[in-house]
Amino acid sequence: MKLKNTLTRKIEEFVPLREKEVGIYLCGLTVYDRMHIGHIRSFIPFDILVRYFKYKGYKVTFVRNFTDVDDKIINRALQEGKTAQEIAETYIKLFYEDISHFELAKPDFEPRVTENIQEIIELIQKIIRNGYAYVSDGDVYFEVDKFKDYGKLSGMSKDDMLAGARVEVSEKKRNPLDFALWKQKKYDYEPSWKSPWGEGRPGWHIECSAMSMKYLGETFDIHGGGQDLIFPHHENEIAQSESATQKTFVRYWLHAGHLFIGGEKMSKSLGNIITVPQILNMFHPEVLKLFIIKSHYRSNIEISGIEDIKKEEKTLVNFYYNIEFLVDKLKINHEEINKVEPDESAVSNFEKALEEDMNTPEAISIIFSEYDKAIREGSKYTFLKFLKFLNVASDILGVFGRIQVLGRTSFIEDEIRRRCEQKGYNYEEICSLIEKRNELRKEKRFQEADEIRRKIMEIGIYLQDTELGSRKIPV
RNA sequence: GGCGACGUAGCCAAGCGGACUAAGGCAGGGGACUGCAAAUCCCUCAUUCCCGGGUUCAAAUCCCGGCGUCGCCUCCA
Repeated sequence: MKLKNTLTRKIEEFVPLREKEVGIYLCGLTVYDRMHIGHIRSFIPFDILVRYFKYKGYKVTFVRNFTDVDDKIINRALQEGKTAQEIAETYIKLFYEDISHFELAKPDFEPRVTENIQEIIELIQKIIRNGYAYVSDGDVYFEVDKFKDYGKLSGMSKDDMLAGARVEVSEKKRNPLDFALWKQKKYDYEPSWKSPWGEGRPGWHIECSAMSMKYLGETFDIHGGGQDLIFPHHENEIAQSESATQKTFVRYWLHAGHLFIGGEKMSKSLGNIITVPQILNMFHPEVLKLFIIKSHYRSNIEISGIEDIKKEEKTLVNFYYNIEFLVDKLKINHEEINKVEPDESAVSNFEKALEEDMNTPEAISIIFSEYDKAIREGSKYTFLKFLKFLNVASDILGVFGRIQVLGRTSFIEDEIRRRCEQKGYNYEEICSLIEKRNELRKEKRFQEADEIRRKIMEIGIYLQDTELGSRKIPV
């Protein structure tokens, strides 16, 4: 497996610390608001990475945190007249609800800041003891000038950072670039804990150092997140962790590109977000997944309009429709699929694509080439081999696997039902209407039959008459 | 100002010096099938990879110089 390491700026062969084992830490969310599809975008590549390692027989330890203590949570709580804890709980709950639709690999650990205060305090003490941090009026700051490698991840020198001149200046700090490890409590409404430096709470960044090392060790394999976390978040994590342990913190840093909308980065501060419930109202979650996966994980994805995403729905509909048609036509069942082996070259090409720094667009094109071959040839054996391959590929990518005969729910069926529901029809009602149309067609009363098709079309279902009868296509 | 990314068909998007007369998806065109039909099948759809130089037997791929988009340097996935 080759991966682009942000630290070295190179695509490197991944060699795990311990053979056939891999530790992965993914920066989760600060829970002060509902998640949007940009978050999903950055989670998906890591989901595929985890699945792929498992598929390859690795023992994977996957950690994804919740940052549940933070200024933004406190501010939100203040606005809504609630406690910070209530805000965090609310959004953690909504997070689980939102993310469940996307069927991402479940982390082995989901630590929260509030449950790791002791670990954080101990880590800060260690950093102070090693001479990299200082106490200043109840706050603790990391002293950037003491850590000679500061800037190695983002590729910036301290002078460069200062040139930006947008750092928070404070007389409590020795250098404007110094950042807080611990913040003294100032107001009653702030959540706080006792510490050797007085009542207070952890600064941003330190929690990820403490929690990742707790579950994965002082040095671990992979740490990931969105590109925007490179600086300052991940840069600071490195500084803190390495000055505490004097060891390499993370061996491979992976960063996912962002989602753009109308030429601007999707972000809460710009207010141009599409939330998960909004997108689910329009599309099946798999549509968004495909939209995301068809671009490389490091590239930014521009959404110029909702039609961009709609195109992927069309792709999925065509794909699934044709497969299900052949499944029915060839009368294929689950047992038969399990009797064949997947096409060897298809699997090896597919793996090769993913091993090249997770080239999912390439992997998808391989699925389509195989699909073309299988559909076109129409022989049962070739098609069975394709389905078996699809079973493997879709387990890793998390798309193209919603086929009943593979033991999953059917995408087409889901979409038909969803369209009925949205327009206030019940599924059975539509089915009997289709029956009626078939009768009319037998009697060659085509005008009336076409009228029914037109009516059903208004729900977003097109009726395609085939040798196997009328089939429903979501449009 | 500093650091970095990118510029491939109408749109999205692979390509990591030689099987590129450039994958794959969506859209488009022609034909077949069909009572009709946006599904399916067959054919077609970039002589060319932002521009200009250079290196090489060989470049979309490497180097230099332009031009153009964008991100990070402040909270952010």
